[in-house]
Amino acid sequence: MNDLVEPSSDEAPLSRREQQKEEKNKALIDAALAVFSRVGFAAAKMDDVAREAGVSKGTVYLYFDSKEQLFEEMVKANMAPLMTEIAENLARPSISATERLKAHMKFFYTKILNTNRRQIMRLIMAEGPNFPHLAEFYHSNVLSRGQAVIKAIIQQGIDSGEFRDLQGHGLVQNIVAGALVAGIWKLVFDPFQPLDLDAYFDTHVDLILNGLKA
Amino acid sequence: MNDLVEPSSDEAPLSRREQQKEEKNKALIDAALAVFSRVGFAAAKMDDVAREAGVSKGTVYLYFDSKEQLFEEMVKANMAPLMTEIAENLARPSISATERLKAHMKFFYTKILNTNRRQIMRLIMAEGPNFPHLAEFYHSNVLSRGQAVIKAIIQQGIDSGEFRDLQGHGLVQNIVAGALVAGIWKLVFDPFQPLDLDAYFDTHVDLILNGLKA
DNA sequence: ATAAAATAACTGACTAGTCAGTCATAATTA
DNA sequence: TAATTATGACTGACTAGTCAGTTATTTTAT
Repeated sequence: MNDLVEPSSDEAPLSRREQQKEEKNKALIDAALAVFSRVGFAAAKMDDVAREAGVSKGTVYLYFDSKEQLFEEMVKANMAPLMTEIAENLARPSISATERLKAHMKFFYTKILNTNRRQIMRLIMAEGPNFPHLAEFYHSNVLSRGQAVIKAIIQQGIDSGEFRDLQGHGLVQNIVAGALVAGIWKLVFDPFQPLDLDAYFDTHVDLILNGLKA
Repeated sequence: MNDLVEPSSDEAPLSRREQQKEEKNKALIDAALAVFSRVGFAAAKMDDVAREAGVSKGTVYLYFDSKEQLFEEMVKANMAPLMTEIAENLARPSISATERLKAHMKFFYTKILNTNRRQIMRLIMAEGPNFPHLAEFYHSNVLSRGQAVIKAIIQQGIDSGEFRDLQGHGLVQNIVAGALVAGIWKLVFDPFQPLDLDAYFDTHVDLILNGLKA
């Protein structure tokens, strides 16, 4: 369940076989992201994942037990690197809360919305109810941590007098909401009404900081 | 494409047959919403839709040409009643922009988020990329209209001096974002971290109105 | 070194099952 | 009775997952 940390890869010499294995694992994860993003979980074909990874179908099953497992591992693999970065944002040198919030939101935009990780965000929304495991994983490993950072920043802002103390239920979700919507918009409605992420980001920050201002 | 208006149902006498037909049509649409919401488009079985509507599988095909068509009609049927209401919100007696914005947001929460229409919202996000038709339909019939209302309200607020004039790109999306996120949260993460929609609404309104305040 | 033996990784044809859509037959309504 | 509407068994295309056999790599023996 919580196998996010590699089993301490203490300088294994990494034989040719092991190296190839790791490469293939990565290729499969990447292919899975591409295929699942394209058509969703149910419509995705293992054959397509295999082909896209340059491997036969049987091989996929040497690396993953089932389609479900592949899906879950794909999400986890793509989220893991993010989580350490979030942790770093929590323990931050003391700049103003305003600047910290800006920086954290920038992080969100550049590390998720502007990468194909936003596809994962969408997949979680789409498939979450059918994968309670995964929704819970995502909630406790990504959302909870992100919330903790923002809560800490807000508290700092209240203490320093930068922000007013609105103890609202779901304040954090409201603060981040604009970013989520931008990600979804890009994926679904951009062809009909394009969204400029940079300009959108500015609006988002402006609106939220003003909303929080003391 | 734009068959949103019934072919002017000007007091048809409505024979027994026609009546039953209409009932079955509605039953099928309702069943479709339930089944598609539960498992998504690809995994939904026409057999299940039929059973849930109290009808045999063959009958479904007397009413709809294909699974795709059923899906699209289901979305349209559920959205149509909303659209007239949105139109009414556009031409509103002149209360303050602040109150109007509050009212419109309340409308959003009570007419979408708190009903199973939020399932449709989620389905659009999940399946939109695979149904460009539908995404476009939704965009031009629901989103565009909703945007128009909010834009009008903001303009009124700027004119009256209630709101500052932040001409941000994507301002409307940012304003509504909190509501969308609430809907998704309820559907995906509520089991792990429940959200009280009423309290959340207050936070949302508070944050946004403050963000807009002159 | 080199070859032979052992092992690990890979392949793709195959199975068992699923499901959208059809159609011959039955029931209902006019 | 004739016309319309409904049924559900059936078909055929499709796919997750398997496994007997093949190929590549590593180890051991000479």
